Amino acid sequence: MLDLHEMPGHLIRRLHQISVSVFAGAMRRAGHDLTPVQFAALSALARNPGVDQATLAGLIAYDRVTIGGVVDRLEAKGLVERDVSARDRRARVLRPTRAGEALLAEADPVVRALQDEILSGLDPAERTELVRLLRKAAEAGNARSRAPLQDAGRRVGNG
Amino acid sequence: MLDLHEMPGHLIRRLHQISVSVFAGAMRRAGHDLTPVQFAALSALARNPGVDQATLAGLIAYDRVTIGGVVDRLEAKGLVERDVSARDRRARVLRPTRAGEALLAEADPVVRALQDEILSGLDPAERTELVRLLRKAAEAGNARSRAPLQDAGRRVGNG
DNA sequence: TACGAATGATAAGTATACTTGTCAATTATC
DNA sequence: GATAATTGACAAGTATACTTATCATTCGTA
Repeated sequence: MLDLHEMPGHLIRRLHQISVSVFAGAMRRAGHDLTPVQFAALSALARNPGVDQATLAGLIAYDRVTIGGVVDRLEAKGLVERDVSARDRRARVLRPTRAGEALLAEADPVVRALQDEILSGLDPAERTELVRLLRKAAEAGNARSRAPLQDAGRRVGNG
Repeated sequence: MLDLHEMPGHLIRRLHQISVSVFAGAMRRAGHDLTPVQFAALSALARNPGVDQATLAGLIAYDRVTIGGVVDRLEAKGLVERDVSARDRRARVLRPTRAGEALLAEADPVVRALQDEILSGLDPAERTELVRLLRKAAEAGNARSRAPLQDAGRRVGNG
């Protein structure tokens, strides 16, 4: 009989909660104010400046509506600029500000370092194996998510 | 250089999102209206009737305040009863109603079955290994979480 | 080029998941 | 037995993360 604490869904949720908590702690210690989603969005925008919100959502596998709120907060903090696209007046073109680039440069090494802390209970070989399995499972389950990862070129729509 | 899509934190979040989505889909197909948290709470209460909210939170590794809202909704749906404790008038004693027990009996096999769907991309050996690694990582990271799992007897406090 | 379909964004609503703060009740201590 | 510390619950606020619906704009097509 499978106990709740042996179910993949429950374990994934717990590890996610630990991950978010570790992220928040490391960021606070580093003196920055960025959530995991905000970091992911800023990081993706630095690599793909000028994309619109829907494309950004697809790049990091988030829901479009959620990204709207995330960008609101990044804009309020002066980390991201949002302009109406010249080509498509429905779209908001996004790019990091100077301050956004600067914060990202400082936060990036912190985020990389904290990844090991999330998996502090595993030895290096186990970490590698876990990441491999997570990638495989996430890739296979991508279509099952309400916010699938999307190739930069192709739009599939997730509403 | 570690890409965002290779970071454990990001992968865990994506798998969590897939997990929640699979859960919602399977529940909807089964004709039930239970979220993952609500199922976990109801399931824990069936095994531990009469506990208070803080103890319930510790049993399934959730934040106390979050559980308050979850129990609100379970109570509104008539699945859980909440009474003032005779021994400690600060505490609300929780137990599933008849309807709660009945719904749990129907939902339980659905939830067990959906666990494989979450990891549809992995073969059985990989699933076993992933669950082992998740358990190990979650156990080690428990103290790092804002809502640690707690033994039924001991209270450590998480505020 | 008119028109329906599709798309980008937002609005409103629900459900976690956390924060800090407050209050009441209980327990521990002197 | 008074007082301090703790505990259980709730309130208010923030941030995801989703739902459905609406609106404006654009695109595809006849």
